[in-house]
Amino acid sequence: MPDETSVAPRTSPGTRGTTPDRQRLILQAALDCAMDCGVDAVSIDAVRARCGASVGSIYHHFGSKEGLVAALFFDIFDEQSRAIQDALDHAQGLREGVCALVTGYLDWVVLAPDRARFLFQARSHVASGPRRADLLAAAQNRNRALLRWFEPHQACGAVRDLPCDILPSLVMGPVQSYCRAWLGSPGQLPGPQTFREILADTAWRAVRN
Amino acid sequence: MPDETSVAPRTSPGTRGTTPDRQRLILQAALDCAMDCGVDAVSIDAVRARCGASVGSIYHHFGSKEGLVAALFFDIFDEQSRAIQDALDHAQGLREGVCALVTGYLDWVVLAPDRARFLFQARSHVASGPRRADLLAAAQNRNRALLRWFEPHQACGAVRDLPCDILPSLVMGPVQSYCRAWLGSPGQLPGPQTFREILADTAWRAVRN
Amino acid sequence: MPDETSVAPRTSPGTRGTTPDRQRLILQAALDCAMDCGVDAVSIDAVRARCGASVGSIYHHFGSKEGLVAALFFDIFDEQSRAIQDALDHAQGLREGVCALVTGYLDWVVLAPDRARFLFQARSHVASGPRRADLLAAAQNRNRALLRWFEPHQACGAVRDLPCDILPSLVMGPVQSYCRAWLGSPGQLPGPQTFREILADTAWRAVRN
Amino acid sequence: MPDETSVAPRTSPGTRGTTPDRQRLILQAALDCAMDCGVDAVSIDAVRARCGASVGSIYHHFGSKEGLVAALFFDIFDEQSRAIQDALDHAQGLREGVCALVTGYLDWVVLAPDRARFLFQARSHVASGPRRADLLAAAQNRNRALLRWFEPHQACGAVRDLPCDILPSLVMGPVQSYCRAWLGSPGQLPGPQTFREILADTAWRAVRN
DNA sequence: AATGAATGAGCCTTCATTCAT
DNA sequence: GATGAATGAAGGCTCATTCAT
Repeated sequence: MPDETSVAPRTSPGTRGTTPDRQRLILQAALDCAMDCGVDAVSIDAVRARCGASVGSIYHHFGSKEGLVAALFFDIFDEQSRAIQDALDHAQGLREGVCALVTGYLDWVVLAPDRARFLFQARSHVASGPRRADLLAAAQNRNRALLRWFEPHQACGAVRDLPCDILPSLVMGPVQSYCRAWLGSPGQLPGPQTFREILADTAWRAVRN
Repeated sequence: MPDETSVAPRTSPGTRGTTPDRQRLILQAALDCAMDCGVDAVSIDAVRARCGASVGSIYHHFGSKEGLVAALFFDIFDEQSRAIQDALDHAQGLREGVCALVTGYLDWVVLAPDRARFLFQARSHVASGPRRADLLAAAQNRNRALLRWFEPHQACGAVRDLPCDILPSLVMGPVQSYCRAWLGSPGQLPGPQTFREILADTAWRAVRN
Repeated sequence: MPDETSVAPRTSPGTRGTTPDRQRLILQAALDCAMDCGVDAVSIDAVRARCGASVGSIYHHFGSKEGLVAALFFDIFDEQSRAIQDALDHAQGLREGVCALVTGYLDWVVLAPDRARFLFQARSHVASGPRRADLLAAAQNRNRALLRWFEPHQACGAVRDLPCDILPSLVMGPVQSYCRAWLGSPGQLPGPQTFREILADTAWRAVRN
Repeated sequence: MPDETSVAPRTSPGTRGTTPDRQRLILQAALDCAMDCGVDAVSIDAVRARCGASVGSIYHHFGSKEGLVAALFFDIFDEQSRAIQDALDHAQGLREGVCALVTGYLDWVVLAPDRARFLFQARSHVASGPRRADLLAAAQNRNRALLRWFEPHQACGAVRDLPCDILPSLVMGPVQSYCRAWLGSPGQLPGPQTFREILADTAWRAVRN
């Protein structure tokens, strides 16, 4: 049923000097679908209805539905990774760095709750698809960056010497757990910022010596 | 479904040692489906094929596919809650109790990884369905039990006086995070028992004064 | 899903000196179903849910779904026939008799619009079922009564000598047509009583000489 | 369905003499199904089997089974309206016009009994579906045309000054009643042409002054 | 690059009916 | 008379995907 709910003009004219390209339009439409009713609501047809692209166009750009979801996932995943890395880069000293990992994550979730929710929801879909390897690699990259940052501090005995498999969960577990709960039951819990200090402090307690 | 407004099957199946009845047979078949390829593989037809029940029989007992998934979810959720509560009940003293929360959870996950995986996978499905309220209530019940246990220790200053919304994430976040990762990429990570002490100790660090 | 919406007590106690029997309860429930969403909504399960009877009980009394619908249909059809016959019996003279046919029908429809609507809706179902012969017989009976009443008046030349196949449509066509329209779009048309005289007069015009 | 809010298929199928397109093929197949065993026999699968279209194709063009039935209904309803209007347009004078309304209807029914039967059967389905408003509008349109035609004759006192709500039933009630009966019990009643004059005359009697 | 009609497997659900208790 | 678990055919609908234009 083409076009029935088409809302956006084919090429949002005049929003900037350049028209946003089809790919971004499609990705945004896919995210909007997921926002409404979960990842399972991201169907080719729903995306098409939202952004006015044709079925063929979506396939031209993303190859498959799985490809579309994965593209959106990695897009957001990378954005999140950059946000955390930025926070870490601007932190000075050990404790501040640990806190930056937590608050960098937390701030990004608060800034882009919809994208954060999608990341939680879509992960298992990507993990069980053909880009599973990419996901493992991306996750490992992020973990490695975290571990690399910790390394010197562990070496000098400033933080516990923890196995690298468990360290990420110890540092990020609480903030992820709370953010997931917050995103999952809107209006039921205070925003993560409320517990910014507590969460950061808890990460520090987890690793300090 | 004998009583559509009741939360649990009318005749708590399998509580006694008798021949497993249809309801339990169906629930087990549903779990088996989910074990193979994730919750999305729980289709009425797949369940039917596995346990020999008819389509109509499944609907008679569970009302809908959603109802079946939810029934299985709450069945397992309650089992998990009992496992944690059991561990907590047998613990003596403050620190041991904190550790019991973590290890009770961890041990149950290791004991029933399939059921644990289902809990992670199915939660969002239940949360976005008609039994969302039941889920929120069940989660709150569990949290309240945890908070009630902490209360006297907070009162006497033995543990930090933390807001009740964040406490569960601080205590359980790391172990949940790791278990989720372990269940999600089989063979990639060491079993949770490997980090039993670290995880328990981290929970203790999170709350101690 | 037994009983979920059971509203009526098993045996409406104390409504009269005697409890209405199961059969009537079931028939009423079937009519209620049809009222809500049309004859197609009369399913064994919907009836069961409404009146608290068991599936088996319904089958015990009516043999099949078709049997239930037919039983209700003939019940109402006979009631309607009696209403018209009563009106005719109390009329005196030719013109008054013709009017009584119309107004007897009309008054009954206004008195029992739900039952009238069911008659319109269910007729084709009964007509294509195993009781088709009964329906033809009942309809013919009613027509024969009408024709028998007209006979002497036709013989003496007071009314047109019309073929018996067409006479019923000439007399009852307009009032049936309007009642059908009125029942079909509630609130859109004035009640049939508004046109009592016009409709009666038109029937008279149709047959008078 | 190319445009879900449009009432008619976007490309008025079959208006030209070209190869019948899919939409018309599907509509014809649906009508064929209904001819065999009534509207309830119009199942997606039966239609598919008849015309060789795929399930998806039917949904692409009509959105739902309800949409298919409604599309066919309005197609036929419009055809019938045109037939009556044509007869009316070719009539000269008052009495001839009144007769044309009746015989125009009657002739069309005799010409296309299957389509006429479908109209009777499907009306309540359309009336209780999402296109109820369209049906009311279409019916009102037809009535308005009839009333507009009568207006000058009423104004000059040549016909009774009847309320517009009842006029259509007075004029068309008998012929509709008989045609319905004839279509409903094939072989039991003489064809409507047998009563062409009687029915036309009766309509005239109903409205003349 | 884009379009949209066509495909058909697969899913959820409803339903009349049977039968052992 | 009554009960309700069980059956399985049948139906409506969604969806990812292909392909000719």
